Amino acid sequence: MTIVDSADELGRRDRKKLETRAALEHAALTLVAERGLAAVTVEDIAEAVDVSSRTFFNYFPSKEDALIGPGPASAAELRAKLEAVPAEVPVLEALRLITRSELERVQERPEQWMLRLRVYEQNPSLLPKLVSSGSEAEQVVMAAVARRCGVEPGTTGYPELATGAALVAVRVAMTRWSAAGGRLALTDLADEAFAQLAAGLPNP
Amino acid sequence: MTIVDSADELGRRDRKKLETRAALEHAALTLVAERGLAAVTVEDIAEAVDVSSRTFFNYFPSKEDALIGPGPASAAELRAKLEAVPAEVPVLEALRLITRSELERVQERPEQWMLRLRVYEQNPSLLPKLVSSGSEAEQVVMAAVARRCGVEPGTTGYPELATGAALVAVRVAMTRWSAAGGRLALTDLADEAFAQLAAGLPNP
DNA sequence: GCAAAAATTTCAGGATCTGCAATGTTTCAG
DNA sequence: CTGAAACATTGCAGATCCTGAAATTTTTGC
Repeated sequence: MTIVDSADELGRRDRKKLETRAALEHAALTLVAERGLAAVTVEDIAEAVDVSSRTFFNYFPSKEDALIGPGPASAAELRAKLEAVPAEVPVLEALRLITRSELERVQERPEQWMLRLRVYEQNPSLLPKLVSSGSEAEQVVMAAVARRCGVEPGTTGYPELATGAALVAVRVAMTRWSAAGGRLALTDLADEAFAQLAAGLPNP
Repeated sequence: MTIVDSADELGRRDRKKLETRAALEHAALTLVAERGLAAVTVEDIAEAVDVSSRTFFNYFPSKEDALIGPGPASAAELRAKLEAVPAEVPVLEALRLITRSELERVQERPEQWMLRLRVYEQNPSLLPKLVSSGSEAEQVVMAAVARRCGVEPGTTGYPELATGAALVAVRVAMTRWSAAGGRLALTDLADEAFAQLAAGLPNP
């Protein structure tokens, strides 16, 4: 019996919680992929997992949130990662580096994410949430970028612009990855997008 | 009696419709600015204008839509404008030009738009809709960019990236404009953002 | 005026989402 | 093993959102 338990050694309770959450996510994704967002009710999803619809709302604040998937690890983690990049590295390159690890996590679950991305394509009302602007994560990254540049946030617009552009690059990479059926490496696609940004988006 | 009526010569009916729509927009904006999005119901808005709540939904598909304001003129118009720009002009510059006229329209109604932008700041859940990705307008512009570059849409990601980056530039410009209380010209702020994009977002 | 067209209203109803209280489970200390 | 505390699930009531359809009122063109 080790003193420090491995991270995924959880009690029965938390294990069941994770199971239920995953089951709800999965049911939501497959049902919406089959029938479309509007034709799936929360009750349908809950029934597929055999829990009450009230329980669904204990896990997700809205139907859409069950489709969004895990966002970035945590705002604090993102911030730490960004601050770990040496100051000489240009901002855009730093942003590329910290998104890379997020995208690697996406790439590890191809089926799940391709399904998710297909759902997004077919239900464009979800698209704004794919990399949701205004999210806490974006705010934190933006603030860190501002600090890195020695700019007051909200004065030059540079941090907002760089962060926003990076999110667009991520979104484009994911969409292309989905369209290519996973035959291209997601990280390569992201690198390409970042390179185009760094080059000033010259005509191709 | 001229043969061609001026554009805003409308019958009483259409005039009233515009009035009602404007009144609903205004009521929605002021109420939400005062109390916050969650604390304002559709019934509140309808009551403030003295119409039934069902009528509200005849004008707007959702509560949020009453706050969003007039999007781009029309998708077809955007497309035409973009195609009117000579082919030698770089894509990003072309995008700057067509967004400029949209922003000029915003600048003409400063109070209304500053109010709107304040509401957006205070209710971040609306932010993704400020320049809504996935909207018809974005799709059309993206397709036009693809044509202009002679690229198949969805293969290189360039049109998506350029269009998305342009929208970020617009969003940043509007946010800064709002933060500056309108003391700076919105079009100048947008020009600045586009210049940073074209320069490849170098560290400031 | 009068009849057609259009806008508004009323009504019924499905769906989303939130508190709250009751009822099970899981955990942990003794 | 056992009881109590902690936590998860559930049912229920209710507010709000949004839609379709039919009834009613207003506007328009003649």
